[in-house]
Amino acid sequence: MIDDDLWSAVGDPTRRRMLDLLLTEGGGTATTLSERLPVTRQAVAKHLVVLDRVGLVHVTPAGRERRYEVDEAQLARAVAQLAAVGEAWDARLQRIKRIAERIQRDRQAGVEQS
Amino acid sequence: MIDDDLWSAVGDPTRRRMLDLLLTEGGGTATTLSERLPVTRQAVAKHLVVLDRVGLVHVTPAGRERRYEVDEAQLARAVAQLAAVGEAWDARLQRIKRIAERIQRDRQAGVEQS
DNA sequence: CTGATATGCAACCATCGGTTGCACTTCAAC
DNA sequence: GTTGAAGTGCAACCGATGGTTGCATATCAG
Repeated sequence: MIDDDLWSAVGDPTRRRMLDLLLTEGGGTATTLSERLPVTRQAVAKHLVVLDRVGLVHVTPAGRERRYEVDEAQLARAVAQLAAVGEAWDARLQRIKRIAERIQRDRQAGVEQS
Repeated sequence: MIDDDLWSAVGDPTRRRMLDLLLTEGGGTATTLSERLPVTRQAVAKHLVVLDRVGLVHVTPAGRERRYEVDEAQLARAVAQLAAVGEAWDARLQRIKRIAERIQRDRQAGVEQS
C-alpha cells in the first residue's frame, strides 16, 4: 500500500504550487508564498503545517521570519509513489486490453468455424 | 496546466479503489461496489456521480440496476497526467540537484585557489 | 520609542466525504 | 395480481478541511 498521508499532502493543488514555488525559488516564507498565490497568508501557513508534518518541507526560524525549504529526498519519495500508482494502473489497463483482444480473437475464430 | 477535475477525481482514495474494482471485475453497481468497500452504498453513489461527470465511468441502466463501467481511454488519460506531473517534478529535482553540485564544485575550486 | 513587517491564534464559512432514514421503482414468487 | 425483496434516489445531518477575516504578538529599522 501507499503512504496515504504523503499522497494526500501532494494531492492538494495549492500545496503542489507551493512546493513548485519553494523549489524554483529556493525556499520562502508564508508571506512571500502568499504573494505569488491566489490565497491568503493564513491559508498558506496552514498548508505549510501539513507539508511540515509529512516531512516535505523544513522550517528555519530567522528573526521574525520562518523560512521554509523543500526536503528534496522526501519529495522524491512522494514522486516515486505517484509514479508507482500510475504504473500499477497502466499495467492493469494493459492486462484488460489484452484480455479484450483475446476475447475478440476467440469470437472471430468461432464465427469462422460455424 | 493539467485538468484539475480529472486529477481531483482520481485523487480520492475511495474513488481509486472503486476504479480498481470496476476494472478487475469488469463493471459493477453502487450496491456491489459498496459490498467490497468500507463505505455505504450512498457514499459510493456520490463518488460514481463524480467519476461520471469527468467521464471516467459510463452508466448503463438495466431494469432496476445501474451498471457502471470504466472508460479506459479516459482513465489512461488520467494516468498519463499523473505521470506527467511526476516527470515534471522529477526534472525540477534533477535540475536543482545539478545546480547544487555545481555550487559545491565552484566552492571547492575557490578554496583551492585561495 | 514608534511604526512597519512577519507571524500566530481564533472564530467563522463552504465544500466534501461519509452517515442514517425514508420514499420510489422493479423484479420475482406465491 | 399482490406482496415482498432488491436496487436506487433524495434529503438531512455530521466531521474534517481549505479558505476567509480580525486581532494579538514579536521583531526589525528609523
